[in-house]
Amino acid sequence: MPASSVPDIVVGRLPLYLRALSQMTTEGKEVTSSQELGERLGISSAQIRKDLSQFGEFGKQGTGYAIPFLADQLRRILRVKSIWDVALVGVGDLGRAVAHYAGFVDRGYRIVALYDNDPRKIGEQIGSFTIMDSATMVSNIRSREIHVAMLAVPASDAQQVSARLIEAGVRAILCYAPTSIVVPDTVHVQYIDPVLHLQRMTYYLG
Amino acid sequence: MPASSVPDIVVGRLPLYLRALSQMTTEGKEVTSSQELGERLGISSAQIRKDLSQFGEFGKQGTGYAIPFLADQLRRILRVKSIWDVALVGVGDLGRAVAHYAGFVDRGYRIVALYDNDPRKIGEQIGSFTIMDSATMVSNIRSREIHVAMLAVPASDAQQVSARLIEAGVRAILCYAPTSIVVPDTVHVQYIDPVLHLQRMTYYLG
DNA sequence: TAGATTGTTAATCGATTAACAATC
DNA sequence: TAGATTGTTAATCGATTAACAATC
Repeated sequence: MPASSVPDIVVGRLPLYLRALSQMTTEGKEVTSSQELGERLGISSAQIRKDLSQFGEFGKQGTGYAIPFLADQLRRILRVKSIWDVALVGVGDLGRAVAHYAGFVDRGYRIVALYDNDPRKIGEQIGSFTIMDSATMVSNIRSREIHVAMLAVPASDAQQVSARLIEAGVRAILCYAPTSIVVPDTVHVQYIDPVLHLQRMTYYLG
Repeated sequence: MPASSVPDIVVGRLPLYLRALSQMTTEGKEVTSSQELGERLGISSAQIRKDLSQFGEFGKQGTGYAIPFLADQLRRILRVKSIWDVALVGVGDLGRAVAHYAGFVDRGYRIVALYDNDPRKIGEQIGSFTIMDSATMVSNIRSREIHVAMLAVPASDAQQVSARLIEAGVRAILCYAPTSIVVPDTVHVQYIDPVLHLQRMTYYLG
């Protein structure tokens, strides 16, 4: 069932399916079809069926997919049935907003450590956590066995900080700094840079 | 030169190229090659050359690309030689952080209007702008001829608010709400949902 | 000139879609 | 049963890569 190698582009769509299914649940729906899901997401029904079939058979001919069951299977596949502890590095405006964001927990992630290198910020309380000195970051992350980190430092620091995160055992980095970082291929990186998205759209505006 | 129809996936890489070139400029570099650019970005040199060739001939055999020239061409292609006025709807924690973010202006975008529907927030000053009542949003955006918007409202409001933005003449929406919205195909939408990226990575973590 | 690197072509590779038998 | 929808196959479509002549 866990096909040896699923294309990453397929993996990238699973969270989208899960998000839509969660939304349907809050709407009180209990069953859906590949067609209905596809219309919501702007994806063809064939693609959704093909993607899901990489992992098993989750539907029933004639009726479609039971939403709670499929959502649960997707959580299992994406490994978010339990909650990942996440470290956040860089507590400027953006880092603060990320730290306050309430939408992580019910989707599998919980920020449990904040680091900054600004002496004026160290010791400050954000929610129920205290900003720690990033000098202690490597040993701290390692001893707590944190494997996921968010990077909200200036672009000029991103490469160096990511190297230290990796040294500490981090294997997945969500990078908010507007820069590309180079990591060993055992480590996963994803980027969030709003300007890239804006530029991609304004290309099309007369 | 402006090839009638360039694949969107190519358009999506241009901002990445521009970002890397800007970075090289701050490093004092003046010339680069498709190979060097590719190493920074984790993209093959052939792909970079192919992508650029969709828009013209910007390099010189034997020497590569003049960074200021290529960056300027990309800015022209992406339409960020002048600055786009942007409306921001929803001024919660996330919206505030977006409003404070200093990195938009030198990359082609400037937030010039903030809207919220919470009476306690309306009138509040954020930087040099005042939060306006979203009841006035449609006429306000239309009269100011704003064509780009960022959406930082709750997921449950995103569809309805985006409809009003479109009614006001907005043609590009950057959606921070964790939901998909349905828009006419004359309108462009891009999404930012950090959890999608995290889930895509934790799939691979044992 | 010799070395380097572009722009482009053709070949390869991979992803999406259409279609349908199976079956609920 | 009849209608609906899955899972899967084969066909199509599109994107990436390899290779190289052109040329700076």
